[in-house]
Amino acid sequence: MTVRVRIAPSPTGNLHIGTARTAVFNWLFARNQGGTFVLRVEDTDQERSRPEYTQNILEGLSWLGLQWDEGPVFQTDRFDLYQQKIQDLLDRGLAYRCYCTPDELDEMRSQQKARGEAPRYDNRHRNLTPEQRAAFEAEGRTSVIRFKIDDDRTISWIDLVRGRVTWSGRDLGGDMVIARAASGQSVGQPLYNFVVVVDDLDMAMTHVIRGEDHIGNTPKQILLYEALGAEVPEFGHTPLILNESGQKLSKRDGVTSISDFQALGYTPEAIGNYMTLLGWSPPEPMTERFTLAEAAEQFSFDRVNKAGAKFDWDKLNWLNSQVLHDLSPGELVSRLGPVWSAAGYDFSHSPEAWLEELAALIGPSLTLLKDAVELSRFYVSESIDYDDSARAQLSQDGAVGVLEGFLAESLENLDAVAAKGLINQVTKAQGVKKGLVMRTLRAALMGTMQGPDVQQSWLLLNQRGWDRSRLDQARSIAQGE
RNA sequence: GCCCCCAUCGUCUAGAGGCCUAGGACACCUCCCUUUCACGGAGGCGACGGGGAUUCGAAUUCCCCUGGGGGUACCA
Repeated sequence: MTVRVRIAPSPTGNLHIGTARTAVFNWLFARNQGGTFVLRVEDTDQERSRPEYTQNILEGLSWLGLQWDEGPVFQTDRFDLYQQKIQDLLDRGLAYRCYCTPDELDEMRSQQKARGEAPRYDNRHRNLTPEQRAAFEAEGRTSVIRFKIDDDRTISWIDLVRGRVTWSGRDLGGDMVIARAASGQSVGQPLYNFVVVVDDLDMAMTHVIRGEDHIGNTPKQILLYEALGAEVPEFGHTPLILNESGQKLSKRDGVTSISDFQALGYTPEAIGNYMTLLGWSPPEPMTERFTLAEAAEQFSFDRVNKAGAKFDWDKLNWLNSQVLHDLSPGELVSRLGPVWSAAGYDFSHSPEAWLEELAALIGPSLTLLKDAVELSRFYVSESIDYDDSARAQLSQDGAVGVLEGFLAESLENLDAVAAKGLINQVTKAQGVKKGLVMRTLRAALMGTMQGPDVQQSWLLLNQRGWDRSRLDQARSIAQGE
């Protein structure tokens, strides 16, 4: 049987890292098995669902490289099917109308709590007579549809990551609501646990891979599969991504959506790699750094961890830096383009070869793409500002002489050898220590005492013809003008 | 409260009875490279929650405790 899995995000927010990680596991499994990965948008909550979130989710999955093979399928397009299935359950006596008001349910639950019992629906409307129903309707009450759950049932399945999991029917909270309230004989909006089953069935899902927070939904859904006369798919509940204090990562934890990570300068390669590592470990000869395609070749649920994993920025940052360091200069230039533009840097007239030299120079210093903003600022325009550390250096004894030594030379078409030669020449002619020359050169050319390699920077600036004016500018400062 | 799940360095993890004086990665520390900062290289620090049981032998199996997490909706 061909594997069919899905990612079923709800468009009530931007693509969350937890959802993305679930997508990763489904995608990896599908690719490993030569299966089909389906995207279904769970937008039955019309109050909270928004089209812009759907857009964000689709873009995020694409950005991560999690291409789906079918979909997106929208649940709001499928209400007829749900409606029909609910009617079927009603007709067969497996579901019924419950006329309880929210207030009555609240009252019931608080009494149960007061008695130290687990809050649950007491199935009070399970066996209403036609007269009782008519009376409630005459009162103008609306009704939800409840699916009968047998307290004495034991539900059990072999979880792909946890092994056998067993649940007792009585711990499921009583007969479950599968459709929201509606008046008369109409059926209200169908609810999550029901539509998931109808869809997974209709879309022929063979495996349901989702976060551990769904584990309690599984027994209810298994009962629904049985009621709908269907074979139950396999289930796998993956560990959760935890925040610093060990709780499920939520929107309140700050940066949690894929678009946030993208905006911060993370690469899809690093995010994909990291999400996979949070809960799965590659088999032996494989290292911790891999592409999703490489992980897919080796993926199996045996190696999915059971315990939740805390999100660690340090590790993500390291992975991102590794991805960036491995990019070719040309590739780095194309990724840096948008970052430079956003910073207002105009490199449109810069030759590609020069840009690649720049990328090669700053590449090893990058952790995030946006780090390039600070590191590139020395090469954007002819003149620069000089900070206190540079000014202090330029006021050192001998600095003026060093600068004049360089300015006396032609500085035409410098290459690495020529630059080195000039440094040695000036050092000797001025009778100063080489350290003074190097530091003064850095101060003059970069305007600060910390940053990219000064000799290579010099060559880059020389190609633009900007080195002389900076040396000149520095000399003015050194002379106290 | 009740139900379910989980438990190895600070963090992510390897480990499926002897290969474990517990391995790797990140972080941290030291040194090297480098007349800046990074990168890179070499070292170092650092963990099996507790108690029973099984066994010649347990991080690995079983039980209890403790701890943590998830769930408990007319959200998904």
